[in-house]
Amino acid sequence: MTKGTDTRDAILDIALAKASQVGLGALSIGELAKEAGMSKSGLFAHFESKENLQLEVMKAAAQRFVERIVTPALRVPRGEPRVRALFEGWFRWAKDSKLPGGCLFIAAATELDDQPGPLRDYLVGSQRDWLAAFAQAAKIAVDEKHFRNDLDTEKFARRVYSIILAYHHFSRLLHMTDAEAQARSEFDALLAESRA
Amino acid sequence: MTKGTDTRDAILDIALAKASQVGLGALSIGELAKEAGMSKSGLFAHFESKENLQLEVMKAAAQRFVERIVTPALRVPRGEPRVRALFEGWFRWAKDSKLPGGCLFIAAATELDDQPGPLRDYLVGSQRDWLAAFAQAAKIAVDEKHFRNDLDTEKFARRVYSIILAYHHFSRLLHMTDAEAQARSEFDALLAESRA
DNA sequence: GATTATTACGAACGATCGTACTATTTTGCT
DNA sequence: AGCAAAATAGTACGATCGTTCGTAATAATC
Repeated sequence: MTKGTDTRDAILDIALAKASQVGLGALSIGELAKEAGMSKSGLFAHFESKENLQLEVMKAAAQRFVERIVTPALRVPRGEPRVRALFEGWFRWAKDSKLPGGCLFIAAATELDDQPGPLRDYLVGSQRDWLAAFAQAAKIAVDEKHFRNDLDTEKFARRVYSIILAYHHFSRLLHMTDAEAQARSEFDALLAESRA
Repeated sequence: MTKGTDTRDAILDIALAKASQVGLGALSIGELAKEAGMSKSGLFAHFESKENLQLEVMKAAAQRFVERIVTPALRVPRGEPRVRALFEGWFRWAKDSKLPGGCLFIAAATELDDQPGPLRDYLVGSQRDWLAAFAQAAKIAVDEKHFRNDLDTEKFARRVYSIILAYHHFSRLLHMTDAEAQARSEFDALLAESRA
């Protein structure tokens, strides 16, 4: 009972790292088995299909995201501090995380945006949830009089997302060393113009 | 002499469309051959390897981008009008283009950012060139007194890129219908704060 | 410690992958 | 029309793909 989920989690760890680098579609069961030090069929038995494996990888990523970013931020005071904590966590996620290939969701976004199916559906759902959660945090900041009363909180969330996307692009692809400072200054500017 | 390049171009057309949807790595020679209505070996003979085929696909995309966006914009008056034309062209490229899967470069960015090699090298080079070209157009707008004297033109180019990235994400993945209007208003705001 | 689930392995499947050859067809040129 | 060259097809290769199945090993339960 316990051994099963242990190795399953270990497999997902490896798969998560791999998927962040080469993409969900390029995951190979044989290769994963080799890296996990087990047989192909033994690994396969934990997931009924490759598509399901990919789905579980995404679910594992989402779970970690919530554990490491969302939940801790809920212990931070409501309003701007929490918004800041969410951004910092998000940024850290895209920067270090344990994923050598950066944010899996960003990678999966361009990979899946034209491929209908449960994978895409799950990604879209989790993205919508996350955007809504961030917008909600901004809305709380409005209620707390930290942010302007007429702030469009959903637009705010999208703009923060756009900062993260740009950071990811310029940092990971172009290796721009000032990408992080750039992103932070963009976020600070956005905060400044959002304040009451 | 002429037949060869014709079919080669036709192959690249198909490959370009496919790659924009499923990614460069998921291109398959056999499947391409089927879609092109020719034999696998016949298609393969036009490229010495799969990696070279992928490279040629990216080169073809870059060539089209220059033909359809950069060159036409050079016939537009220097300064802000040209910057605007570049943005409009870029936006149109990411929106319609003939690529059913959206901008190939954005898709390739997340796919290749962790995979060293000639493919990544070419992508990085072309991205740097394009960013520099856009920044240069902004610099001209400064010289023409359209834009503020102290405008950081490279930062300007990065911010425009970030608008495009966000549009691509929200439009293609989340199917947000107001993504286009959002992007345009962001760009207008950026223009407004850049003016002299 | 014996019994029973659970988990992992090994082998094999049909399919497809990229690539290498040789042969055949088609093209461009004189 | 005939000839050389270029382009395409055909076949086969080793490898790897995802998946299935029967069996061996290991873990949990009594």
